Amino acid sequence: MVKQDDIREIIINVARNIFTKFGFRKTTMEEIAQAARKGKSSIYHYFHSKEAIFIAVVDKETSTLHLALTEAINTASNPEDKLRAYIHTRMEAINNLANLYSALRDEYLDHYNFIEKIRYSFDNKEITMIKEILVDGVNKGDFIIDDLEMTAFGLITALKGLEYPIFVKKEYVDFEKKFEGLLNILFYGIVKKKKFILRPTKKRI
Amino acid sequence: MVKQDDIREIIINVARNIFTKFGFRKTTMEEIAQAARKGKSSIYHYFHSKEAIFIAVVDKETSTLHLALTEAINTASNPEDKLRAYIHTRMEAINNLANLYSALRDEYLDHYNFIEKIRYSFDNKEITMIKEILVDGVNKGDFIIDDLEMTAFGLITALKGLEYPIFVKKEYVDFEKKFEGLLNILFYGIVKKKKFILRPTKKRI
DNA sequence: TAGTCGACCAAAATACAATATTAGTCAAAA
DNA sequence: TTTTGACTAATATTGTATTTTGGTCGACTA
Repeated sequence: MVKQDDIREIIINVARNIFTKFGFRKTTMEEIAQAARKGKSSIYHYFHSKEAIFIAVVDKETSTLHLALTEAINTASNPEDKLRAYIHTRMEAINNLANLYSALRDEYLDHYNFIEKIRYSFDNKEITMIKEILVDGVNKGDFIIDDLEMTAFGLITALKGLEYPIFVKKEYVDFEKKFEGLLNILFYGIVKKKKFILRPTKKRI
Repeated sequence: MVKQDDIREIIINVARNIFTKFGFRKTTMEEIAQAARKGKSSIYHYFHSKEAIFIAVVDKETSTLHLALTEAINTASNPEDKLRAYIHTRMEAINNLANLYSALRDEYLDHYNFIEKIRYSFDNKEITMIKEILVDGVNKGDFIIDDLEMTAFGLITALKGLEYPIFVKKEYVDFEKKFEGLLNILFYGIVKKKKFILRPTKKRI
């Protein structure tokens, strides 16, 4: 059926707007129904709960982001540029999604553990994508990476850390600049290379 | 007077314990007073408010940390090891202070803006210390850093990002390993150096 | 004089009940 | 198949009585 999916789509879209405005808790099914020009009960014909709608909204949003990221990656020609593109696109998107995201942050206190799950699955997708880029870079001989898992984890962590100032302060102005600098560190490090000295390989404990 | 400072010290110590257990809001002056074996009014002879006590506690804690960090830095012989020592000590300390810190986190919602100020001043101290290490490294010719401000900022951000998993999950187990890996990235980057290709030098802004 | 404290107060937190919303169900209608 | 009004149990909100708590003050030491 086309109709069915259309209406689902409508509900998801109107719900998205209301969720971003008021957050999960303060958004009522009545509001969603009215915005979708439906009776409240009708909504339950398409989604079995408010949670389900919220998840659908986030799913759509993340898959859109996923698409944008994939395209950004594919457009770039080498692993280094891919990583640059990924990070830029990601931060751009996060900046736009700030409202919806803050809706998450504000209420993850109220043990909405399904929100935890959402974040978790998103994190996993992200770690997968980054790992792909890194592996690609290693295979092509562009990167040298000891522990892939750890590097990906570290990258995500740093990126997440950078989200915070975006939310709180309006510091996004010169963020482009900062990213550029951070990326250079990531790629080249800060230690001056000396002749005849190879990078030391450490034993792990 | 020695006595006066002694009692201040006692109050700070007992308060620290109670704050770490119950957080700022749930800790009462009565409790602090009892723990210090004083009448509630007496406490006000040494601190003019609950906030003042809390600040004193945090001040002591951070200056202890500052000391530990300084020692760690001084013990290390070269800038690279200094940075390693700094980060290890810092994360170790954060891990121990997790309770007191979470007392901050939990209640920074309730617009205790003085808590914001505490964090802010702590962040500033930290950025200063890190910059010192970096400058030292640059002067000694060990590091090459384009934008010092940005690098320090990026480092702090990444470290802060790493705090989160420490608080939430008990993932500290293999954190040592992860740090080691991240530090290697920081120092050496992930891009494989090619012969005859020098690192591009960027213009300072 | 420096330190201690009981009595006191205003403001804030808490407890509780009355009231109102809201998520979700269901049977009937379109 | 889709829509909806009527209904309900659970949750949220609101208003209010009660208690707790941060902080002050003046008197009392040592």
